[in-house]
Amino acid sequence: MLPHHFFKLLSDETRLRCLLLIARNGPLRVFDLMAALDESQPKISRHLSQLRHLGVFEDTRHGKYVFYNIAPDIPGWCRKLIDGLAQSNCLQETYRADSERLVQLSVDTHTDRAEY
Amino acid sequence: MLPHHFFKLLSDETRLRCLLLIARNGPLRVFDLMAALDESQPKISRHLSQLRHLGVFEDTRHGKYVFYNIAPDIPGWCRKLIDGLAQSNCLQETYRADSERLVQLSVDTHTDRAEY
DNA sequence: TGCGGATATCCATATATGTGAATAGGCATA
DNA sequence: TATGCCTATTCACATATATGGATATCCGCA
Repeated sequence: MLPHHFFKLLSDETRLRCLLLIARNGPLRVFDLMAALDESQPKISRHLSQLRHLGVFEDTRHGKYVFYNIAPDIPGWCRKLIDGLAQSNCLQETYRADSERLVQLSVDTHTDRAEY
Repeated sequence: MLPHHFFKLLSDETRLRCLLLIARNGPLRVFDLMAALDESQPKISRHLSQLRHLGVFEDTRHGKYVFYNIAPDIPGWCRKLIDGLAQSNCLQETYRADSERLVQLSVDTHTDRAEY
């Protein structure tokens, strides 16, 4: 994976928000990300697809849900960069709202992603 | 500066190569970057302009030359990311060639950028 | 003041990218 | 097997971006 290809992935706010949420919360469903970002299903799915095709994400199906997670075999510089982002305070306002909607989803649906 | 705007700057290989060269070698002229990347003058100038407009670079004129450098007031997460890139080994092959052409320029012109 | 080198910008164009709406595919459950 | 939820993909379109070539601007120097 070439650095500028990786950065192009991060250059879209939707993809960056997905990456940050997953980097901080672990594997998430398309379902979760739709609620957290408050965006349409095709939009989320397409962006996740791009992250998967370049090898940043891996997807795993559990029943009717598909979980996305950071691929375990990404290059070291790539991992470091993601970890650095996850620990930084950039995207603060936007991310807090995303995170709140993610928590609210668990409350509303009375479910826990860990069940799967 | 929003993170995804910064990443969009890094998503172009030309801009990334310029950033890496300057992060590792200090301020460089458009003149130097043209030689190092072996690219046309308008192309280099336009990309530097983008980096400057978003506040990643600052430019200083010394006589007929314009030096570009990393702006001193970029956010902390931004600085960390650039430093991390500069120290990483990604872009290895491409960068080595750029770096060699940069050195060769000093030899050919019998000049040292530090003179300015 | 005129010239030449260094840099910035404009123009036109080809290509890439993001998006909504619609549709298709996959999986559990009845 | 039929239904419904979850996810992926296709289509059409508007917008953004990168690029080469030409041109304009800025500066030092003769």
